[in-house]
Amino acid sequence: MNEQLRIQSAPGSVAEVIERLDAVNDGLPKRLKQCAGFTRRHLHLIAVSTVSEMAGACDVAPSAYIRFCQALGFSGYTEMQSLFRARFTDFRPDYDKRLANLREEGAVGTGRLLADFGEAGHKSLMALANTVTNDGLDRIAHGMAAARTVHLVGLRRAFSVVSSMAYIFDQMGVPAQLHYGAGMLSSGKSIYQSDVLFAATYAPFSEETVRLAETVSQRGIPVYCLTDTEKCPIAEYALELLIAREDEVSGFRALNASITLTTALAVAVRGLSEPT
Amino acid sequence: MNEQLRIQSAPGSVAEVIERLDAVNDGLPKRLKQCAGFTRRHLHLIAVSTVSEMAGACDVAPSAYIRFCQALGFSGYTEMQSLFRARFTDFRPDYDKRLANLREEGAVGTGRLLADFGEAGHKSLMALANTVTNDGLDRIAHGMAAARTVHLVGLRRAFSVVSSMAYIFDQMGVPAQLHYGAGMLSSGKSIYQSDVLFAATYAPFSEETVRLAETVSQRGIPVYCLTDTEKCPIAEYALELLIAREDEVSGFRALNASITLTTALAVAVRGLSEPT
DNA sequence: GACGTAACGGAATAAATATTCCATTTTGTC
DNA sequence: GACAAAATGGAATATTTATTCCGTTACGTC
Repeated sequence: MNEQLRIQSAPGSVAEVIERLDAVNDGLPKRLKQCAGFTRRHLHLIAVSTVSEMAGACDVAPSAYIRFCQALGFSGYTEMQSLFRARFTDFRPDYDKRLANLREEGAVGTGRLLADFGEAGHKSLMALANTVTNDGLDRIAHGMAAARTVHLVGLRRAFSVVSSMAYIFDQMGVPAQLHYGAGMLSSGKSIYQSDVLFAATYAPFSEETVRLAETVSQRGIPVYCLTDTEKCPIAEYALELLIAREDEVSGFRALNASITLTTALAVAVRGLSEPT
Repeated sequence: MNEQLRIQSAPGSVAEVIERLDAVNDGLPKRLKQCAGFTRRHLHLIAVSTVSEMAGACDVAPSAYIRFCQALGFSGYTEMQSLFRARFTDFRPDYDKRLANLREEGAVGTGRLLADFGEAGHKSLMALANTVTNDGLDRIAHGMAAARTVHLVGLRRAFSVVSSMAYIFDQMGVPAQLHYGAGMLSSGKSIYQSDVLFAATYAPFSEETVRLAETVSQRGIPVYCLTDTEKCPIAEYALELLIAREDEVSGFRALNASITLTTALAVAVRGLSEPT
């Protein structure tokens, strides 16, 4: 069976790796299935780990892990790893040059850009699974479900994230309020003791959002925070911190990880708040 | 001077590395300064690169790069690299626990939900690459770049999508206007002949969005549409149709494909619109 | 329960990578 | 411009890491 698994061409992208994992999984022997299981959930580790480390994590001999790589169509671990490293290694020119390059690449086509963002999306989602602790997410979901009203705040880039949460909450009958506008933000007077605040902000952090979180937390109201780095100033006020790091394409980021995280969270709240 | 640079203890975190880079930089010889310059801007590459690669990128001999690591207080490149790899590897101790949780918790649990949405995200992104034609996307990008103002409309679920576009356009100086509120929508009087309209709506389609698209297109203004099925009523008015189908988890959808598509589109427009 | 086939793990080998060493060049000082 | 001190690059070496090979074990079939 080993030889039948051998596929001519190696996957050329993360998406293809995932596809091939699915395609091949059923016919895989026990140990290789172990590899597939762990690897699938920890794809991002490949770039920074040795075979022995990956094999160890899968509880499998190094040689077995190499057979696994080959079953996926790679020549060995090195080839597979270089695919995952390529994304990082793709040396990026500095900020000032970035937009100029973008224009040149524009000649290559908008489709290229879409492919890049798609790839970045896969990467962001992979990292997400490993940076977020289930317990923390669960505690937030419970806190929100118990609250009288969930207040949502996020400006600039974070606004689409909280507005999508607001929509889901609204749809589901979870009491929630989306805050916009500088005026409303500063006071936070409409936020009561039995409420909670969910604040989203990414570096460079929005001052208004930070200030609101500070004010509210000083009144003893639980604050949950979604951001992209531990350095977020809300971290010290927040009861729970969620970190969603987005992969970038020539300096720009889509919001895959954040949107996925908040959607899952909103749906979880809905599951808790109505013990029907 | 070499020996004076040697500092007893190695940096223990990325932040410390940056601090030490700053502290030490002035007294550094030419080649090591080159290393410091590049490395500071590309810290993330260390985790996935070999010494020769980093040295090459700094235009320096590998041995010089190692001296650079030592000047920072590390014993060599290996020690420095392991610090940057730890970032990815840190959460590893509990990987088997987490995996077990994911499997056993089964139907319930917030973590399970996140895993499911992550999975759905991967699938949505893969499907996106197959359904969107590059030419269509390219034509839209050109149309938007040529327009006086890009008008964005989307309600309910689609609102976060267009609002994220609005943010990117704003950041980049592409003239764009985001429409909200039923009142404004119905008339579309602020939309002029040299403008374009980008309308997003998912089944069941928002009446206001559809009506606005109809009105505007009858005045001969180009309408581009983002939706999730060919059955969208705007399809017959639209100059171009983009379809982003989102995978669902127990009836709910995150917006991975849509956000990725519109982010790529917005960045593409930016690349075209200012040939400075 | 014996046979043939596939899978496995560990030891041996091959390849890549980091590190040290040293001859040569550069830099700064008088 | 000569001297000393420091820095540099490349070659030699040491170490780590990937890969192959093969004897042994498990598996399915008759």
